[in-house]
Amino acid sequence: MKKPSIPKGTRDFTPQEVVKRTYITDIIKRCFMSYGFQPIETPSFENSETLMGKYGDEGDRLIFKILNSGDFLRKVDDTTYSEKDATKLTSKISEKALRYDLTVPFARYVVQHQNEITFPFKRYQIQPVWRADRPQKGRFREFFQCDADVVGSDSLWQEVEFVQLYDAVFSALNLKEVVIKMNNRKILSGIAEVIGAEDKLIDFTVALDKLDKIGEEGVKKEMLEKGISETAIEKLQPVFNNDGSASEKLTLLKKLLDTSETGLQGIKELQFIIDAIEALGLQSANLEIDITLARGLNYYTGAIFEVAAPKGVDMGSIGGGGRYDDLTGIFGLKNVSGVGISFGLDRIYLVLEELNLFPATVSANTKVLFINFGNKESLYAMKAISKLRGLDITAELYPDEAKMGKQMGYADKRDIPFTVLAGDEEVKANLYTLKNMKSGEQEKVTFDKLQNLLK
RNA sequence: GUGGUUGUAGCUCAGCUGGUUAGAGCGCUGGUUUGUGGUGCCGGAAGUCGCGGGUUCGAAUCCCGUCUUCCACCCCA
Repeated sequence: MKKPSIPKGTRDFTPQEVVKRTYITDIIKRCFMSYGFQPIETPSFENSETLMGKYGDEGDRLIFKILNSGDFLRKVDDTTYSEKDATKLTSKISEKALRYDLTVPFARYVVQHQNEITFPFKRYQIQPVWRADRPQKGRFREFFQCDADVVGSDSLWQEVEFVQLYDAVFSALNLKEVVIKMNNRKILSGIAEVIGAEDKLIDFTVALDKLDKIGEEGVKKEMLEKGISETAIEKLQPVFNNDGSASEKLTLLKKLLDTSETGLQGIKELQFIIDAIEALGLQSANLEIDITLARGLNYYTGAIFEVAAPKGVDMGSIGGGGRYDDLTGIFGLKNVSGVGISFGLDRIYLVLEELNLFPATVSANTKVLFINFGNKESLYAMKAISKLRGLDITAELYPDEAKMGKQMGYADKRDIPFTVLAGDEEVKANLYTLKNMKSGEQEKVTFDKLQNLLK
């Protein structure tokens, strides 16, 4: 018999893992709700046309397609079939696809429910998404995103709130010194404009984004390869030396972008957010301007966020987000601005694990195990167990009349802190012998005393 | 999608240049004065060596393919 297995990039979660994951999502949910976000859920798969073309070519490749039901090949005409063109064939044999992120389905949701929604609409959503990527550290083919977005407001106060929200969540998780990096798409457009590379915006930003990875020379080389002129790259020089304070960076940018209206607008937006956060303060996160931050999907138009784990932890970004002026436009609803952020649950988990930041109390364990001495004694035990459960004390009876050693061993292995021994003697006296598994001490007590000791 | 890496009992791994019934630790299980676990002692079960081909008298060990793992690129949470 072949051992069963799961597809690559997917995982089973043990009880301990689920408990820890719940700890994270509970905190995120609590923060989301306290900021006024409301939960929605969307289907795990969508019509292909909803997803395809929304994430770029790379994205299309990474979307899991679902085969049509029935005798789907019969409907393919012979020409398409013999051409062996995957893209063409796919559209004929697959009409549904697994959710790739939560933002596009949300945009679809907003358009579809526009008449029931009161704008601005703040929603959060915590669900799995799927990508046909090649797995590696912190990268899975099935993973969870925790998104909070607001649509229908252009106000920069939303951006300010999202910075606060990031800070609130990571502070509550006791994950200190995360770095919230912020940039603005308009600044990037502005830079491309003033150096005369507007038509190469995407190549330009993708290359710039790699600065901390491949260095200044690497970036310049890549830009040259992508056809960005040498004179243009020369004009970029100030950008490469951009490690001052926020205000220094902004001053530098203002000089560089003084001929670009778009660029200046971006600076103004960034300035607003920085000023507001400076006045309001953050608990434990650091907010930084990162001009090289370009990641993010093609639809971002304003602010771009990315959260990096504290220094010394080797992990990709643990959160990201931004402003998109016209996301719902692709589904026919114009002029609705949206801005949102996402938390990468699986990566946050890995970071907390690495830094040992899960509280010891994170466990949903049984408090007390009653030893099984036989049916008569078990009935006596069950009566007490029911009463304890009514008092919110998790209690259980060992189901079989096994040897004591085995029953104690079971409590031990499951880290159950107390056992109750109630045999013939106790039943007669209407008492319970409570044993503390850690100290080994035990005493014979009444039910009242028992419940008090277990509280 | 490109390049590399990994795969041996439930888990972590050993197994030299191919040579008889493939090992260890932990775990599991049974026993160790049958109302007591976490430490000791004794015994036991458990692997068609990821899968499929090939080379060879003979392969866990060499070759090819495939899947999986991890890593880099790409991209991203």
